[in-house]
Amino acid sequence: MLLKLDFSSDVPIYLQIRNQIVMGIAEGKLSPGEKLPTVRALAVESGINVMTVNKAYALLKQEGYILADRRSGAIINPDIAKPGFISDKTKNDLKLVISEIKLAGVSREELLNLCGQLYDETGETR
Amino acid sequence: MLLKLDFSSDVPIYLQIRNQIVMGIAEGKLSPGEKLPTVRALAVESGINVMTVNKAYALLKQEGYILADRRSGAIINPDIAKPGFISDKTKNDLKLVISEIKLAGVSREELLNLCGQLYDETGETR
DNA sequence: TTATTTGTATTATAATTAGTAATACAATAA
DNA sequence: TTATTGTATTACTAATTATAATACAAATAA
Repeated sequence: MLLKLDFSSDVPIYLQIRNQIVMGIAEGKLSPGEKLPTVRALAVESGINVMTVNKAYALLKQEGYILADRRSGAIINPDIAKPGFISDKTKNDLKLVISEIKLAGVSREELLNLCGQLYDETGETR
Repeated sequence: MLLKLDFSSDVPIYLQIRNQIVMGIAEGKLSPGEKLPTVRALAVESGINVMTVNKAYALLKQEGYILADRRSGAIINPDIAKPGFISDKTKNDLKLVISEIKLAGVSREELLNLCGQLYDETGETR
């Protein structure tokens, strides 16, 4: 697990860590169940603070990409085995928007139509 | 159009304005096409700065709830006539999440299933 | 037990962002 | 022209964010 951190970037360090781990999973460089380096190891190796690494891990944990506790350390969430996995955070974001739409008085069918349409016309992001 | 602003609230003033206008529309107190007070009128009446009102208007404009330009002043968007109206912002939020999900390798059917499920189990927000 | 290793809570600090405002401006209409 | 509209620029303060130093709690290994 080697990270390439750009300290002059305006993307915060903890986010760079988080992003590279997510991409590592997506590219298959990190496998579900695989052990991640300890927060301390990563911190020393990268010359940054433990809590900066922890912030990345906490975020990944909250998003459902990794599991982390005091005994076992951090591992890639085994449930991301197959493609089609939707993170907790993404699912939550979706739920929030759908709530708003429902409250706006949009019917179930209208919503599903819109979602399908957006799915079709959607390419890339970020 | 009378606004009730709470200056000791931790909801920023411009958001209070925005929210009360959105609710006003939802409750039928403000009709599509109806003229809104000028930024100056609202500012003086409420004892706040013009630009604070403008920030609310700019947000409402961006969200698609009102139309505003230099000639006509600001009016409620006539297209919000019927319930079921989805604001530009909401539509954009939805598009963003769906993009992420699509990129995660989720199929169209899976997405629609999830959306339907979330629609059903969703009650309130905020 | 004690020592060590894990993630995390607390606290601090510098930098950035957000909320509000004073003022000036551009476009339109009368 | 003059008055009215929304908006751009700028500034100032308060709140938030990113990072870090340090201490702690839970678990395991010795």
